[in-house]
Amino acid sequence: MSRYNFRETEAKWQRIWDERGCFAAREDAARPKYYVLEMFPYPSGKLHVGHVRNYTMGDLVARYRRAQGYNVLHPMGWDAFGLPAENAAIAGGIHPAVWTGDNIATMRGQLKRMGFAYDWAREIATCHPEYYRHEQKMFLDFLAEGLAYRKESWVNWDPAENTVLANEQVIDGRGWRSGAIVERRLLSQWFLRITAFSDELLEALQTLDRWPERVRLMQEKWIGRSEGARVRFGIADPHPNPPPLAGEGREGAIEVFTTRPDTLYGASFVALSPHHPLAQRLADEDPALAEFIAECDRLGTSEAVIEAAEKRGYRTPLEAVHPLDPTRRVPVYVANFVLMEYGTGAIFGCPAHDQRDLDFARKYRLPVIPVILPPGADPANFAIGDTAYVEDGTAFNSDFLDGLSVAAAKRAVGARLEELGHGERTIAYRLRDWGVSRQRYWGCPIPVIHCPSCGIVPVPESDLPVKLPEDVTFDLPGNPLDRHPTWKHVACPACGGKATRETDTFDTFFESSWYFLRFCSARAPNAFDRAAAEYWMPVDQYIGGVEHAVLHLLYSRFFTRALKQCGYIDLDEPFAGLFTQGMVCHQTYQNAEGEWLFPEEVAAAPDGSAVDQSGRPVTAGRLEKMSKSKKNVVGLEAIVETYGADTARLYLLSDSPPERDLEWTDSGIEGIWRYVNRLWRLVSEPAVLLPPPGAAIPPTLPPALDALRRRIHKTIVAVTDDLDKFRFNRAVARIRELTNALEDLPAAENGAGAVLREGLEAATLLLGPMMPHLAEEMWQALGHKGLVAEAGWPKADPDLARDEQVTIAVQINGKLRGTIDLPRDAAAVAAEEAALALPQVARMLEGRPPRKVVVVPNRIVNVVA
RNA sequence: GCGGGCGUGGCGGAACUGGCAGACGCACUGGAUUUAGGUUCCAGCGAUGAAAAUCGUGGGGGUUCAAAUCCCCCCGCCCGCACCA
Repeated sequence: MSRYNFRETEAKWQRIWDERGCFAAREDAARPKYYVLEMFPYPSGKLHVGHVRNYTMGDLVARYRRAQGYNVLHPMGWDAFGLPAENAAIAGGIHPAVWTGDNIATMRGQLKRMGFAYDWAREIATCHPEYYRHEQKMFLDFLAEGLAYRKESWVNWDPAENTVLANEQVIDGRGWRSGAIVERRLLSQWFLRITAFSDELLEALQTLDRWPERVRLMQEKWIGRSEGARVRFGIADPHPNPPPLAGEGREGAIEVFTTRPDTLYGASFVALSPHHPLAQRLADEDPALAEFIAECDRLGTSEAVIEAAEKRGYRTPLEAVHPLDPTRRVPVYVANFVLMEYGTGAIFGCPAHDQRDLDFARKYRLPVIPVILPPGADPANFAIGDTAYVEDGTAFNSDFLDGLSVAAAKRAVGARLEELGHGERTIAYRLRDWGVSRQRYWGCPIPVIHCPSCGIVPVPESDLPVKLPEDVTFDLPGNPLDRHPTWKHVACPACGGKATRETDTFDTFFESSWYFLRFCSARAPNAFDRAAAEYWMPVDQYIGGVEHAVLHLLYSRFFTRALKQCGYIDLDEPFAGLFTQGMVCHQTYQNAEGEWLFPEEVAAAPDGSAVDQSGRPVTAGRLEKMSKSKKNVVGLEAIVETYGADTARLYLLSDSPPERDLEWTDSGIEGIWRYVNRLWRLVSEPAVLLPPPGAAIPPTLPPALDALRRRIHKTIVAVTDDLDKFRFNRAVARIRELTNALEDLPAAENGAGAVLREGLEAATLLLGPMMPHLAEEMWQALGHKGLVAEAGWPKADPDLARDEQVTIAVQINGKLRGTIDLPRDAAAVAAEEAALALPQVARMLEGRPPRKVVVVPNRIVNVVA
């Protein structure tokens, strides 16, 4: 019995596709375009099975759309700047460029071995000056447009990576990559003004109807729009020597942000963030306050800490004047729960209608003044206990607001504040500008020069790219660019005097924020050819992990808008369709000492339990995402060597819905390998002689063959629908049903060969996007001269895709009692008659007429006895 | 705490818009072929039951001729955000 020889065939077809240039993309206005993109990898060393799952889905979409006649762009490249390269240099003495280049070579070889249909002529690596020079130009354009700026600010400092992190890169108070507790530092940094697009980025989420709901929700929450008001409380200072107050927005006022201006008459204190400038200034003269602030800093911001931390405050000598009633004064606190980064860094506390304020007020014995009355409550008796009242209601105890609804009171207070000049309605966002400076070597140099007399001077465009120097050392901590003997010393482009280069490099999310545009014309002398980009963009189907739901996907949306503003392209949204695939998981194993074991170190004992190589018992742990630390990794080489690329690809598509996590099992892939061989036998040793390709199918067929033909055409319809909807596992199941039916071919019947050929050809073409090498080999074995890659998608005959005869379930009182076969769309009366004629039905009715009969055409007859 | 998702055989999962629950596969069981293992082929495979039948989609209620699917309550798991004023 012949076995499918993937070793020979996979290499052969890869060579043929390559020689024919099957997957080279060219702009062609006459054809509908389709841009398929998988999130490009960081060249960390080797591909893992998770990468391969991602690219297998992308390749399926690319080949499927190509077969349907779309002009497909499907490129691949390398997100090549990043810390692991630099860490490798520090640890192993290998230059980041060499390390990265080696990894790219390895991973490119692995991708080619998988037979993915990429246009390799468009391959890019972001660490090449031919790539990053363009983002240096973009940065200069952003600078000119005011979309990039420099400011001193408190930043997130990752002590393990010795660099700054963006807010998006801090997870639970730790660096997203290093896991180190993030510290606060005051540094001068470059920022991109993503907040200029807060509203646009939020609004446009609604247009992204081919994005997963949860990604849109995550971005919505991240942008965090809140409508409210800024309110200024005057400062009444009983202190004999008032500290200077210059620079606080308005002279002598504390500005707060609130979403509940309707509760302003319930104010019983004002609280400042420990990092508020006024708090800092007060601390200069008050050692106890300085100590309080230092304590708040020590506590950190991690989830667990916040959960446990109680609300604490420090009462300053200041009093704030109520903006609507100058006779009212409230104390000013510095409080640990007020964030400097949100709103204005100061709040007013209304304990009756905010739980945090209530906790705080109870602790410090501050008044609790209810000002919103729940519907139906008695104003004389209404009091707040341990729970703040945060629902809707009617204003009371509130002067001119009394009797108004919450919404109306908000409007009325806003108007009054604006009249008095004590505040205005406004919108606050959680989103903050994107800090892009990183104190690292292996990134794109920021193209500016610091001149002692001219200040910040952009590098002239003619001097781009600012290339990374290659002769750097990694033996000392800190940024190698900063201590390079000559690189940073330059003449000021403005005055010609001595000046220094910016030694920070860009956050590596900078590169991935526009690479999808570069792919449209990967060798263009400018960033991208506008006509090519406007032909290919937006990306029709983007595929990647959900871990970038906020980071990369939000930055790219911002970048596209910023480039539009700078005149690069007329485009708002880069990714029209997004699919987030699940992870690949694998069983974990631990020995008695709790050490993790590689899967190949675990064997089965005679009794079936898991043991290690010396026979000691091993605990099989839970399924986890494959990771080096848990050792539950599966090497791609071994799989491809044993089963071939196609088998691995089909397994990754078939076992779980693509959005869900997939468990890697050896028995699962063995099952696919058996299936591959069954398919190959089906075409290489057909049960009957096949007519030549293109031969006509007899117009009338025996019933068994007619049914088989109908199944073929129904399969084409169902698989097409499943692929459109990303239900790859179901599509595989349908094709397997078809091949099962073809194996049961009634070979003796007249016309069996013609129907078998039709079925095998359909199965081959349907499998083409999933197992492209095997499909080509099958196509050839079926006598075709051309390629599946160029053959087009099979078309179903709509008449054959519908059954002429349908099986209808017959229920009595909702319970299945039998089935009847009827012509499709038979009259309800006929169905009812046939159902009542069933002996089971007659027996259950015992001669009485049914009370009611429900007939759903082509589906069910329910007899109600 | 807030937001979202999920819960179906031993396992991964099917079930269009409320209409035959368990497709397809993995594992397993029995048999055939084979020197043996593997492969291949045939049969079985939700539970109880000899059978007829009954029960069965996390639990409890409800709507309906009919519920995995819709509604209410509860339980569990996963993901995201989190002192956001």
